[in-house]
Amino acid sequence: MADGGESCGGGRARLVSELVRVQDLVRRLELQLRAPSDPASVDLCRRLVHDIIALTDRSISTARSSPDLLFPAAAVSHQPPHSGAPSPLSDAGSDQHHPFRASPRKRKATARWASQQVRVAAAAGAAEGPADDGHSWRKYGQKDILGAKHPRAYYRCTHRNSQGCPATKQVQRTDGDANLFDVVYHGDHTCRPNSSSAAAAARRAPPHPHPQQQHNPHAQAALQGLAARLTVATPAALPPTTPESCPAQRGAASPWSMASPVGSDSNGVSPCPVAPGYCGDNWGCDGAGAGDLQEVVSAFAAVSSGLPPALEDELIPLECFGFDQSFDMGNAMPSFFYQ
DNA sequence: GGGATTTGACCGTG
DNA sequence: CACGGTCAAATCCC
Repeated sequence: MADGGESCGGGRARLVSELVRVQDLVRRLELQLRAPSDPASVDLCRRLVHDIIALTDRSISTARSSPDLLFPAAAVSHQPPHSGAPSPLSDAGSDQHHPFRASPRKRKATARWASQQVRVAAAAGAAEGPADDGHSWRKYGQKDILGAKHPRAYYRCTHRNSQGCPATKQVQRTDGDANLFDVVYHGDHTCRPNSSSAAAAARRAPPHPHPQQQHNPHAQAALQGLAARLTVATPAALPPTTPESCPAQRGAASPWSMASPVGSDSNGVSPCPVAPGYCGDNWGCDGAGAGDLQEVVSAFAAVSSGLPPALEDELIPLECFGFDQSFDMGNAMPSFFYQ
């Protein structure tokens, strides 16, 4: 990592600064939720915001009071999404505001598909990509991209043939940080959850009793995705978090189920596509709103990636907030990242 | 044997 | 014509 040699003190200062920034962003997010159209989702988001703020408060206090909190090597990717580091995906995102349309066979990106770009961290050493996103993907191609150090991998939903699911995604390791991946989702999942992949996902994340997961799949997926960001961006030596370590959610899926290195079949990364046109409602994907949201998540990812286990534990409780790992992420979370 | 991955070729767009 | 997205045969893996 480029900044791996950062001193402890500098790292801590940065951590604090990042957390403060994240908190500020979250508060802005809260402000954005004040023009709701869906009370249920807004409820959830407010709750999330409240918890995140409390969490960051605690983290900041912890960081300030524990000088030896950070190890130098813990400073991972400090790569804000808009830091100027050119991403080969950036151009793909440039026309992502265009309305979805069924594309001809090729050139989805230029065919103005609705898409969502997400920057996802993977566990260190993960060769293929970031963590599973609960969907089952099948790789159908890989290309060397001009100006990019790493090839871009193309995935489509495993159920494309059986169910005609049009969802696809592109995964590309960022140039700057080998642990960060740019993921672009295209299309929406139309496959049914009772498929083999859903079964696999269920194995990773058993069903939850939490009733609010029924309220608004979009909001829940969004929150889930945020939780994923919080846990994904960790180095390989993840603490073996178990449901027992999460008092509010014993017996539930560990968040690490989404953070595990992807060495398996599931090349998944994070979330999945959102129905086009979802942008522009109370999630505020347009204008500064989307940028803020993405900043929130990216900043959290950057921060959490630099946390020692002690603080990672501080972050884990997002899972304890009651968000279900098993709900369909394929419908909402990317609305946070809709570009 | 079936499903997933790899990889070179093909094709559309700019 | 270059580039990027997809196809499809070959290969791998369980």
